[in-house]
Amino acid sequence: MTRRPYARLTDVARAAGVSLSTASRALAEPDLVLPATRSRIQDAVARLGYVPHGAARALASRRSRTIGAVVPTLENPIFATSIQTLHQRIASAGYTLLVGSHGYDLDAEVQVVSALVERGVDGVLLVGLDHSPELYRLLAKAAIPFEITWATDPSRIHYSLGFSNRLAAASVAQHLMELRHREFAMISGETTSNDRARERVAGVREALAAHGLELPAHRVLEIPFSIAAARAALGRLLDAGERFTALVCGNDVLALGALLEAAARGIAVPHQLSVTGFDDIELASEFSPALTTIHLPVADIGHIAAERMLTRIGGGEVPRLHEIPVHLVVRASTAPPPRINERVRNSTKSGGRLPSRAAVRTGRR
Amino acid sequence: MTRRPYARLTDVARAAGVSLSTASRALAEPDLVLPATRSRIQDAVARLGYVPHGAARALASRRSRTIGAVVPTLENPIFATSIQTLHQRIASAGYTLLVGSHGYDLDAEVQVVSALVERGVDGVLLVGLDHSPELYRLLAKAAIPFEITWATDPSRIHYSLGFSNRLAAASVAQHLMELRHREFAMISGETTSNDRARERVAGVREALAAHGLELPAHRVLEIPFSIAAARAALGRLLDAGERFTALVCGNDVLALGALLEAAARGIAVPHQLSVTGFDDIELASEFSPALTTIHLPVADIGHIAAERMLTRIGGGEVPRLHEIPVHLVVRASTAPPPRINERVRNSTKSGGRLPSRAAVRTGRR
DNA sequence: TTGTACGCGTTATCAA
DNA sequence: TTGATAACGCGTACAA
Repeated sequence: MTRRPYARLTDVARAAGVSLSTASRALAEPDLVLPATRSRIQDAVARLGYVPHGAARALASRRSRTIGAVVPTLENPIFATSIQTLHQRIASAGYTLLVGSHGYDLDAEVQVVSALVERGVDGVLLVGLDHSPELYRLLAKAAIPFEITWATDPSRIHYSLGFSNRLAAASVAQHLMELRHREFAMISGETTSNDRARERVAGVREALAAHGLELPAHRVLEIPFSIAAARAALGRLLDAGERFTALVCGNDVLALGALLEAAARGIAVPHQLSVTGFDDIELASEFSPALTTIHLPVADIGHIAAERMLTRIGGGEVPRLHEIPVHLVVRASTAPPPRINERVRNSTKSGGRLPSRAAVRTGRR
Repeated sequence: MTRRPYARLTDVARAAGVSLSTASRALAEPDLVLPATRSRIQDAVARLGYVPHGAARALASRRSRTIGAVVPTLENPIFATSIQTLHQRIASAGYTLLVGSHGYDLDAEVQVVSALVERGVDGVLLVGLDHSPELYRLLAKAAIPFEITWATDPSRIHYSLGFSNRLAAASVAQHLMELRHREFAMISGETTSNDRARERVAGVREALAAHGLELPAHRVLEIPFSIAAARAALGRLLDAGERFTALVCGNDVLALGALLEAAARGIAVPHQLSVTGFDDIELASEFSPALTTIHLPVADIGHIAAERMLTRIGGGEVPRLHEIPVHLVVRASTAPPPRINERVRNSTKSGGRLPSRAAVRTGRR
């Protein structure tokens, strides 16, 4: 007898004096085994410290009890949180989570998904609709159920769970217009290969257009999702002499950067400038001024995604499209625009000083 | 011939007119196969869209090319970021990342690790030294290499990669004492089953003690890692009439909460109160006032952890203990303490008002 | 350089 | 209710 470092099911069976199949059954379908035999087997399992061999199981059963989730980046707390709740839910169902991130690079994403497919994941969760055609082919060929999250696919070609980024963004613009803003600027994430960012910009544009307003291209800055980049972006807009009373940001991280830059330049939010975010991360409500933003039920998304995936893997049916309600949360960062002569037109070099409502310079061209 | 949805290596071999083993070899050790045969095989692979079957591979080779990482929570951006860099590094080496989180619950952690062991991960990354003995037993029995991160194990019983949380925290206290602070308070994460938090409190205590100062228990609040909890905690300290000029926070998230609460109460940081953090997340440097904190090379940690694990899996050797340099970053949230009559002693109910340096109330007992 | 044949640990089918 | 036995897809000594 070869000395093995671990016990396999055969060893358990022998120790319990039953056949391999009975041992297997006792673990998979305990009810089909007599209580007496079952407990002998369970004793043996405990005594030998038997741990099932996942690969062997996966090979024989053609199920890995593993789910893959691919996000653009974990640095956005919004993805990190949803991954977290996703993991909790599937773990309680005996599933394990394989994660990957691609940094908004669609080709990198194909590699990541390919690795997951190789591992035989039972399902894949993706973010958004923008993916390489190759990725879709890969998944289709492997016949692995997958789901789009953070966006909805109105065509219902794919299973999707999310909300309309366009409508949500439009409601932000709507809110600002109701406050009587007419001059807008926007700081967005890169829109190439990011349908969520693109839709948000489009949503704002559409809402404005419906009221005869426009959002010119030079007032929409596309930048990486970082506070530093957002600060710099607002700085560029101001330094360029752009005139706007409302700044719409693609997400809360960008909005936070804008708020910090505004504070550093002595621009009063919301009195001189209104700022909005998207996501409603924890800081949004705790920051001062508290951020007007779109609230997303992040934990719900992870949870529901898990639920849908588990039922599909189990052979159940779910509606192709699951729309999650999102809503605008009005807080302290938005207010009616200042009167003409109080507007922000260019940068104030005098960093820390708190400006009085009247102390605004004239813009250089 | 059964109609299969996918191609296996046998199919590739047949299509290329070679034996199964040759096909296998062509993929694993291309150099051992004649260029001509090799390319025939590669053609077949491409034509059939062959994707290796991970489970079968793992079963035969006894390696899953999968690494597990278990963190307390992904909500702390510091863990999310390191997981991200970890993933990048191991993915480029053909490995996949299995993640798990346990929410600071040691028993839950055992379950998570157990699931990873079942999946046959080739290595496991853990955070900190506090783990259930059962977890250590599990890993030892399965003979899976594992590594402690975010902390060092001076005893060198385990492989570890990190820094001394105690010394780092002590250096924060040292800095504050050099500024002539003598009255301290601390907001920490829960120290039960969290050695990092415990060590940080201990580090501050020791440093103070070395100068004859103390940090009484009632001035150390242990709370969940959230901004809201931190705000509430500072509120409680102030409302209780505690007198302190320096507030040491267990990490940056807590410190941010403290800064926000101080601002809301009209307490000037750093003039009336000095506040410090730990981690140096992006917001720490962008916030106003910028936060004095301990800088951790987060990306490096993920990267080095990956490197060490990969060499160990490959049979290589690495030093048991890898110490990462961390250092204090002094920013705008710390300054010498105010003169006696300017100290913060209790809460100011008049939220938004900015107090002049002299406008501080007398504490109620 | 290539091929044969067995083993990896489990599930699933079928018969007893 | 239990037990034989054939897959599952690939790696790898060993032989050719």
